[in-house]
Amino acid sequence: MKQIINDLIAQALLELEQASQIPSGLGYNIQVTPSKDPAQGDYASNIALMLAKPSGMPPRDLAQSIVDRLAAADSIERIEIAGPGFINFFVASGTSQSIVNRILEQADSFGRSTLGQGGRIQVEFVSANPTGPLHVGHGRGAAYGATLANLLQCIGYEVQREYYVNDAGRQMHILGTSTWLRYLELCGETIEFPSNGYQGDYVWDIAATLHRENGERFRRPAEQVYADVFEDAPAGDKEKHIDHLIANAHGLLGEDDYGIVFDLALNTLVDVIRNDLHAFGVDFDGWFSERSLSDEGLIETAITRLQDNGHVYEQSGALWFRSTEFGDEKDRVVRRENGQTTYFASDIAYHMNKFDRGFGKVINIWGADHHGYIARVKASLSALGYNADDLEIQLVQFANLFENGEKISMSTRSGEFVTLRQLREDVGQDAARFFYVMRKAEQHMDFDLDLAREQSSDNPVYYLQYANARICSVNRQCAEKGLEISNTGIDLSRLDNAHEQALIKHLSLFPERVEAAALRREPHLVVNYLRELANHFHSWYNAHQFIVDDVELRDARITLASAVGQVLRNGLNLMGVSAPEKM
RNA sequence: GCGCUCGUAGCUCAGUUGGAUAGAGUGUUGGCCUCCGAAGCCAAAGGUCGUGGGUUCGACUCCCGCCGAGCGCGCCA
Repeated sequence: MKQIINDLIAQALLELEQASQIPSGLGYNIQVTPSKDPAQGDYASNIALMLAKPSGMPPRDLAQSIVDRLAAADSIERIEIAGPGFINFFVASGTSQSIVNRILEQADSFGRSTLGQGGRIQVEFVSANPTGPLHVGHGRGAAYGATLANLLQCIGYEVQREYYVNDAGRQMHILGTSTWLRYLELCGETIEFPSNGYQGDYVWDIAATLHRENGERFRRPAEQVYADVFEDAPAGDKEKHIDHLIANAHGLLGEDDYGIVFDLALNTLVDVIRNDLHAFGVDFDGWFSERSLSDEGLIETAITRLQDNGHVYEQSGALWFRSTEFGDEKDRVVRRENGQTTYFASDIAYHMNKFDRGFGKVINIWGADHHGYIARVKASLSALGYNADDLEIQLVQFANLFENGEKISMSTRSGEFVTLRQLREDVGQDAARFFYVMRKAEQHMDFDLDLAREQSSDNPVYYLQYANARICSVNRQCAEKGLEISNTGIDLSRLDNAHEQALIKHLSLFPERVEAAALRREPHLVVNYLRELANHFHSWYNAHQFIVDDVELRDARITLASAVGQVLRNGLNLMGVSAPEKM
């Protein structure tokens, strides 16, 4: 419909140009938008306002000239000029109703499109360090990423969902050593647990597994463990303290045994994370190991490529990437003075690898605290000869958690956090998924845990599910009464009251809203759409009876209700939210 | 200090990329079940869109200054 109006206007403008009533070559962009107020028709265009100045005509006069040239169309009943010069289009009743049949024919695939043309696109999200279970702070990225991936798939992209596992680096060694220290405690050694170690209970669990499977094989006397170790905070330095403990763990266990402890901790936590995400309805196609980058020499390859392109220099013993040349605020070290490559070097290799895998577009979903990192990663891609615009970073702001009216801070290190699993058990899967995506990702969000728990029956998600349940209930009652709703020959023109017209119009907007949500990377647009749809439905439901004696009217109304249910389910499905038939 | 993301109703947030009278939910106040599910509907009240300028037919939207919030500025990951 929008396209039809668009074409009509384009044709009219062309004629005006040819008749020299407006100058040619204005380079306009015709906008046709659905109207909010039924008094302003079904669709409106502001074209006359936009062209008023360049064509030197008063907007209303120009609008009249355009309207005079508009070709007649069966689907358009009436055209009006209103306000400062808007052109309002009233769609003929009967034409819009056909959308109802289309929805029922296409069923689950209504809303899908081929816009993406099978282009390969990667969405990398969550990617939390495997140093502990996921907490509620990770939930937003998980829900956002999963929904965005669904949306992109829905409009025709081939999507790969990836989790980057940070299984290298100091944080993981702190975890491995923390596990070993807990294990020593289980063996009966007296350990003063480091203030900078991972203190969560899950570390005990891993230590217990280590003990069960290996007995006292890794036991070493506490004196040796603490030999020559710098004093812990507050009197000493907690960073030096833990680094020395890690070094001693290496020395006392030897590389092979240390590796066993380390890998057990790593693998256990990756499993925990994978299971938690799966239970949250979030599944990945790939789990990419950071360690594999160095194992396969990709980091060296990346650095060499940067060197060959002349973007690397040496200074005070370290190797630097000249990222300032590509807009970064300062140059960055890729290889330290001690010969070790940096985390950033791994990231360069990782992103090089992403594009070498053939993705046309790569989307990274990062927590807002990583924003300072964007410039350097993009710089590295440019330096390697890729188009940095093919990498898109979507930042997700943190959700501030409130409990008992107080903000709670979360720290994986201290073991103080609410896990994603706990949240799901508290408020339910549907409410949790819905809550996370109902707000724009860049918006700072306050998450009131008490409210989520106690008022879960007030959660907006139930508003949508309730609409669907009502529709299912009506269908059940028809079946009980032995009323058959025929599938063919239904006279949809009986759907002529204001509620029905508004509802039908709204149904027709679903595909374009899904498209907009995917292209703008804003899943919350789908939430808003569904809320509006449910609102239209509930209003209609309250104002009119569906199961009436007039068979034609009954058939028409129940058919419309079925279409609404279908769209609700399609939308909820994109967000990983269920649509129960009863609740 | 510099940078990123923000600031809209008492509270939590939308606002279709510059359009018509700034909208929902929640909370407050009224009304609606002898009728398909009241987890619903209808109505009222609630606003200097942080603030001061600028751009134009038109600004919550774009530009600049200021105020305020969160986050980031390592040879950590």
